[in-house]
Amino acid sequence: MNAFTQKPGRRDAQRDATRARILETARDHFERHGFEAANVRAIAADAGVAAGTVLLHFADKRDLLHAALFDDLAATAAEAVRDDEPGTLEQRIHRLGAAFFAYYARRPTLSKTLLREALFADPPWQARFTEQVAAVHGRVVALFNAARAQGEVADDADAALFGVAFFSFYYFALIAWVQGAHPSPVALLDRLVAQHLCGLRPAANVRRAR
Amino acid sequence: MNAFTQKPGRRDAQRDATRARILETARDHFERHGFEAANVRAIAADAGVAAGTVLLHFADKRDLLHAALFDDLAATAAEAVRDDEPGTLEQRIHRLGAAFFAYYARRPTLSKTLLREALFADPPWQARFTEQVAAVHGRVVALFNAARAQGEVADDADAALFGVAFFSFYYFALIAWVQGAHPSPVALLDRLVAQHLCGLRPAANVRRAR
DNA sequence: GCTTTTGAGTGAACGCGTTCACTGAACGTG
DNA sequence: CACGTTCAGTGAACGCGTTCACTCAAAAGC
Repeated sequence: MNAFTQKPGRRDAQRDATRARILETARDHFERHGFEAANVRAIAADAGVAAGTVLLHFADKRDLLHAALFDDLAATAAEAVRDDEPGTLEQRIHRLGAAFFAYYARRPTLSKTLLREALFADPPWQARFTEQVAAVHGRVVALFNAARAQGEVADDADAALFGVAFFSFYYFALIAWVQGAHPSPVALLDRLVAQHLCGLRPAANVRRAR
Repeated sequence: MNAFTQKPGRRDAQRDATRARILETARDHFERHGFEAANVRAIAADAGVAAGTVLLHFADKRDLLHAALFDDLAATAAEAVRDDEPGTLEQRIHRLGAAFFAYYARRPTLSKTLLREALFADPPWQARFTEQVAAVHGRVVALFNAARAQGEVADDADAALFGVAFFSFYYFALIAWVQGAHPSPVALLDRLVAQHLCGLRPAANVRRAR
């Protein structure tokens, strides 16, 4: 072992390769069969390891799901937050929501499970989701403040609380969608945000949502 | 068998008694140990039947949970909707939310599971929850219209959409509470409703939430 | 009263997620 | 190079929810 580079070592390399193989196989199985129908033994067999090996690398089946899909969600979040196209607050909020809805729409078999796991995650995944929610919340607050600078919303409006309201609407729309109660989560989000913003406009510029 | 009364018959009576015994035992086990930790074999043993009998009366373990606790939720909902004490729209909405929060607070061990099952229920329970949500939604709309008659909210405000916003806030506050992110769901609900109502007031009577 | 049908109740067996005592190859040390 | 140590990987075993061929007493038909 030299002082410059921490040599990976055959053992570490093997372990990382095994872990990656399991993860890739798991992603495939989950997206094909859904969460409940996916079989840990089958994933292990396809990845060329014993059943026990899967649970050596991941705490349990749900942990495997999180590990397999969290990266994608993080990438979606990073991209959505990076969006800097101009527009009204409503338009920018719309695009933010639409990016996340697209993430779920891409995985129809898994979206119900994904949403459930996102909302009701246990540690350590709970902390990671909270962190990501905080990042998006921060973005919403930033968009709100930018709109305030443009005179789009009132000076005394509570930006942080608006961010919370946004998440309420976002999650409610998602739940309604996965439960089949509403065909278009984006449309529902737009309407709710529009009604909420009614009272947050400058006094001179009030427009009501019907 | 006479034409007037459908005689229960020993068999029917036995079956109903068995079902009731299982349900009572299940309720006890669920509230004591939580959903995952509760054991179907143990419930069966305590109810004095074989394991298979439990799943003869209920489709699966989750179905048993629903059957064991749905009545309580329905009673809570019925009582909350019946409340006719006077007050401002915000006060009445507050009481409505508080009644449901109290239902969950009464079952700290189960509340996370209960909420998850309420939001992501599968048929046939999904239909029953939808029905109950619709009833409460109707009540919110009625409260909103009553407030409108009092001149508390604008004539052209969308009452149905306000009802949807209420549920968004209600569920978000509940989720935040069971996940430990917010200590008081009622306070969060109040603040969100107050901000939402900003823009729905008559033009002459605008007050902003900070 | 005797026979047939019905359906509540049974429990061994199955598939699944998960555990853990064990194996052996890679690694550090003299 | 020989030795003990570490740790990725194993697979039989466990507990659980769930299934289903079976039992037998109650109801229905004769």
